[in-house]
Amino acid sequence: MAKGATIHHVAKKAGVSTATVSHVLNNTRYVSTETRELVLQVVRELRYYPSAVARGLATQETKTVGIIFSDIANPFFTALFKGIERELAPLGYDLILENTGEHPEKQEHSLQVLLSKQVDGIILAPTGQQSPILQLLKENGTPLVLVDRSVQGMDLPLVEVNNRQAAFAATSHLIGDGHRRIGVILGLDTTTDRLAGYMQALEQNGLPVDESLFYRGNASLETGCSGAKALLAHAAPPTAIFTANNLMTLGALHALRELGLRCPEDVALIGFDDTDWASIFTPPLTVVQQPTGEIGRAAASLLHKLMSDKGSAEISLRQTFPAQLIVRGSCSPACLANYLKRQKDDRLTR
Amino acid sequence: MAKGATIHHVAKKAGVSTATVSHVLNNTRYVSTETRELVLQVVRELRYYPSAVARGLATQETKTVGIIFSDIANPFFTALFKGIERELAPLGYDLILENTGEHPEKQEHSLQVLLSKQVDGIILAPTGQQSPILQLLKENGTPLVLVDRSVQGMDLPLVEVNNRQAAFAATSHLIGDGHRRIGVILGLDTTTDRLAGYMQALEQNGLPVDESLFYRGNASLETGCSGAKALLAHAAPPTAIFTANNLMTLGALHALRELGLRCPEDVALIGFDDTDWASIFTPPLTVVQQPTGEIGRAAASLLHKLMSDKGSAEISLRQTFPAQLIVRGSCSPACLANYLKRQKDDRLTR
DNA sequence: CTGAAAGCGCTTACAG
DNA sequence: CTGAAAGCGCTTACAG
Repeated sequence: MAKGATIHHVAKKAGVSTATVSHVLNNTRYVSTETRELVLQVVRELRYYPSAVARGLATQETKTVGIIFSDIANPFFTALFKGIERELAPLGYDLILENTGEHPEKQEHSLQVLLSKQVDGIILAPTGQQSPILQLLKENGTPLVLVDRSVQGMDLPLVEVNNRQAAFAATSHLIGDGHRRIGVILGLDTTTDRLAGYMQALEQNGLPVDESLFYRGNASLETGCSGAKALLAHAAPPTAIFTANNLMTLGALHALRELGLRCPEDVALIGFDDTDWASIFTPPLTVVQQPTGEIGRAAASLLHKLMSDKGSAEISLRQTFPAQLIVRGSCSPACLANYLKRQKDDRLTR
Repeated sequence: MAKGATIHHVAKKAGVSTATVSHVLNNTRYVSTETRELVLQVVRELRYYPSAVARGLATQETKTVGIIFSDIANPFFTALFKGIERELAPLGYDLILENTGEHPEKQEHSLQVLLSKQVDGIILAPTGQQSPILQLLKENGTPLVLVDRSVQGMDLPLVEVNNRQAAFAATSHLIGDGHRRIGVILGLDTTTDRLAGYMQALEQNGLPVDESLFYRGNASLETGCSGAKALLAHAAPPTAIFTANNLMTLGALHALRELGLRCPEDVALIGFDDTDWASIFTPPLTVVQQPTGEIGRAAASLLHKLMSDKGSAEISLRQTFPAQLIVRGSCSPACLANYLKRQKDDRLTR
């Protein structure tokens, strides 16, 4: 660093003041055509690129927004990132991405980094609960919007899918296919509403809630795998499983493969989130799909309003998008027929 | 911005100079235990977090490295990111990620952003050729390492997989299975060596090179899809296809599905890069696998050496990692048997 | 053991 | 139409 030309170098070489250089570069006050051209010429000759850090210190604006995700390898988050980028890049914002790996302490560190780097705003997919820095950020009015997940006990702007409706749709679909014992594999966050939707579907259909059919872990392939194994080792195993995120769906698929079980013949599967490969998988995966790109754009757009300090009165601080059920092949009624047959066989052999 | 406490506030409240505050925070000169504790106490009370931008301006070091990828949705790059992060995070570096979408102009913009943000170093997976800012970065000695791809006409530190060997292994495997007409779907970058490996395998086995079996596009699902379709519409279609990156493999798979073709019965497929779902796909995908995490770590480690300004003599500026062939089910010799049978059928019906 | 002050590279009222 | 100078929030020789 420090090797490049500074504004002083160009001012000196052009025979003008640094104020003038600054003004032509930022188009911030009138400068005669000739001096303007001259300055621009020198800028080119010297290959001068203004220091964003000096500018940031002077203006107290960095034109960058920080993004904190729990898992950058999750396609859901990369799609979210693209949505955010699509909205903010044209507005001249740079994005700095922090990856927490679902560790609350790492998230706390990331928030601190963004705070000290003086980002203009933050988009956070939180993991864990309230925290000192989050509290500080809120108090000092740093524009911040939550995405995908909420933080218990903190009222912050939030944009997310309608988790309850999505889980309700998925579970209802399974019930419609005749399933009565439905396993759920859940992550840490986002859990409450998804579980509520699941239960609502059961209740609405007069089915009992059996908590031994719940498996909780974190949103990962490993959890999906061990969760499916655990559920299928149940004395009265579920005939269908609802996996509450795409990584867990993949994990459950790995488990089925290991166990030598077929889907949907032996067990039906319905996933949360779509992926590029879901439609050509064997079987094609039935999923409940989030409008991920839209969610990202909405979060970015909301953040932008907050950063622009528009009268907060008209801004809706909580946005919910509907999910869509995409029926493919992973949970045909076949599995139930199979299950009933199995039960009959069991009875006969006894 | 500007709402938080500054170093002056804590200095004043603690009754010391800003120098002292700075020194206790950075552990950079001796401070008596009592003043130290007092300062720390005030820091906590005021919830003071130093401004990284002011610090950056003063020290000419930002403790952040910039990363430029062409496609953040590509699992290869997210794995690379994780490798980099794993190496650099413990060293106290923050990462800022730029996404170019394979657009050279966007890359140029990203480089400029990183330059003006005064990052301490850059890791770049380049798309496109030489550029003014890249040239400037090189001249002014900004630590920069290329990853995955090289830049024509510029000698820059680079860590990548052994593309030629990888493509050679993939193609040889196909030839070993009896294939004689092998299609290749190629991206824009990385192409030369992969094609060279492909050709080397053909030549070494005395097979002719047929350029009508090459399909070029960019590294995307769409290219893989249209490429497979085009190749299979060939008058004398290939019996096997080598897709030069994971997104293109997925695209080719989509094409097969659309065309109602089976793999490997109708056409064999071998891909570049492994994915989480490849092993449980139907058929399980045979691929040539890069040690992606290692590549990321190596690039990060090399960059760190460059940033630490260690005697450049001992640093090896070009590192190559071997790829590994993982044989699964997508290119069994079955396809050739099938192909021969088809030819026979054709002959009979004529 | 600690402080006063210059300096990092910009922006921006204040003057003229 | 343009310049001199203060200030953004830190760090760090220089003194004592």
